[in-house]
Amino acid sequence: MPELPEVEVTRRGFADRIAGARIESVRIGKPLRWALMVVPQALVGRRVREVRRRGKYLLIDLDRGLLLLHLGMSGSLRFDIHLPEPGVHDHFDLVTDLGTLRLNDPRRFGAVVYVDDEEAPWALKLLGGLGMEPLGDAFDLDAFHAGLKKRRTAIKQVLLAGDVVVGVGNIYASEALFMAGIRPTLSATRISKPRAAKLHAAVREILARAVEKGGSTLRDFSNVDGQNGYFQLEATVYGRAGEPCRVCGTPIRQLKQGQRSTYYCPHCQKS
DNA sequence: ACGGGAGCCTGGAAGC
DNA sequence: TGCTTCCAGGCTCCCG
Repeated sequence: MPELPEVEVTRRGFADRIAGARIESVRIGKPLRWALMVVPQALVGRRVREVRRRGKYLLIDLDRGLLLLHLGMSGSLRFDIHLPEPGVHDHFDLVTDLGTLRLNDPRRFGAVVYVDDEEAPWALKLLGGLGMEPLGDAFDLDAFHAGLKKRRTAIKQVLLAGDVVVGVGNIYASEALFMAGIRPTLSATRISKPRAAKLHAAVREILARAVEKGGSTLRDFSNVDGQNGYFQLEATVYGRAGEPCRVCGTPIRQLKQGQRSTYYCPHCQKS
């Protein structure tokens, strides 16, 4: 489901529309990843200030406290004045005077957690270990290279881990490594400064482009208006095992790293 | 402290 | 057609 671009596109789709809204009721469906850390009734009457994003988390600031929202593997949000009756996979409705925010998540790897502030234990636990934001000025090349130097694991898994840089999911990790010409299995600590610079630029470019295009790389991603993503971005390597590399024609290879599929071109990507 | 693997859920596609 | 197996965009937790 969603990697950083999809989460950011989701955020942009309702942030301005929900700002200033008064919460009128909360409906809970099946349990998500963790219990909602608040009695739903306690949210009634509070107002939404703004919606921010940190990594793949959405932070809904209220006039008191905030909601941390994660879409997991299969989550999506909708926001509208009128929504149909909740279905079996609609597990959270935040009903406000400006519209209802609804989380649909078939696999229920997503989460909705309430905390008093960002220093609360749950906030620290969920957000505390996150790495640099890849979009914006805080994504510093020297810090990125230094972060990679400390890790002996394969670079693909370091990207996914999110403690050096956040937001790069399984699709964009393969794509960024292809763009940077780096073999996914290469130990992160062995990446030179020039190659780290290439990867740094690739991560930025891939994610920024995906945000611009509306996060439509994923086949079942739908935005907050319920519109389905149609492929505007074509994957260069992801999901293309056996097909010719778009640059050199060599068949794309697939392997497993930490139970996740990785795709790469054995000719274009060097160890 | 790090790295590897199991586990959390459900639905769709592929295989027999 | 029906059953079984595999696979999926994320992340935590437990173990060595």
